[in-house]
Amino acid sequence: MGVSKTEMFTDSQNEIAVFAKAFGHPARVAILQYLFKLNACVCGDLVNEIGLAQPTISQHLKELKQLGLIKGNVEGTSVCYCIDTNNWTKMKKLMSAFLDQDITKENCC
Amino acid sequence: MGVSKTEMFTDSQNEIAVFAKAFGHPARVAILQYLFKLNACVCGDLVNEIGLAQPTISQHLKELKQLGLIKGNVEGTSVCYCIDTNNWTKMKKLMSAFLDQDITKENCC
DNA sequence: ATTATTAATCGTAATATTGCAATGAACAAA
DNA sequence: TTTGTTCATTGCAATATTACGATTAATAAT
Repeated sequence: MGVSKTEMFTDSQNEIAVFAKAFGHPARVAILQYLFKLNACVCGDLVNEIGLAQPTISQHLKELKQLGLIKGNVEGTSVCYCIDTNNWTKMKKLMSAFLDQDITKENCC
Repeated sequence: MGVSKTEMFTDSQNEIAVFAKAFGHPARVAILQYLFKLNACVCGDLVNEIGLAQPTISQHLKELKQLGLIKGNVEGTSVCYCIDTNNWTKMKKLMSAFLDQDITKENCC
């Protein structure tokens, strides 16, 4: 019905899915890569950089912020965003544990 | 409009998003973890293991198969699935490059 | 105070995703 | 051949996501 049945999965599985979903749109990937590239707050030029309409970018930023992956501070008339390094590290550990599962033998298929 | 504007992003960004989307549902996370845990083909018991209806599981498997993350072989009356280790490794490199971007200084926010 | 600038929010349309009942296809067992 | 088993596909309903125009909120500049 369009609703994920989260109650039948572990917290860890749901958490992985939530973070993965955040990366499941190229605009959010691009935003995060840009924030990393600048290695500083980005104030204002995200709309020009990414190429989607301002409300759309704002919506993507909101999602990333709600997940804790980025932080935003009001700076006069503009808002500055940057990576939340602590939370990024936590997220990375979770995702790495999932991605790095060992493949210890040849599979049969 | 519900459509991602993929044409305005790089191939790499789109590819990351596509893989991430695959992990963006706890059922697919659970399926993959189970395949890793077994470390072999799983033939048949996925529906019991995950707890969703058979057509739903089948659909999730199809998505993972289309992405190349798992392989499936018909084995008599049942179908056996396992991780496609080569493609998993490729995917992991792509995702790791994204997740491991360096945070070289304190951010300002 | 008025105007300009910037970003968030609201409202809405279009499309995608999730889930499952019903059905179909393939094969094994009898 | 008939029956049972297993998985894929179809069709559909419910919900989520994506995108953006219009508007609002907040502040800066004049």
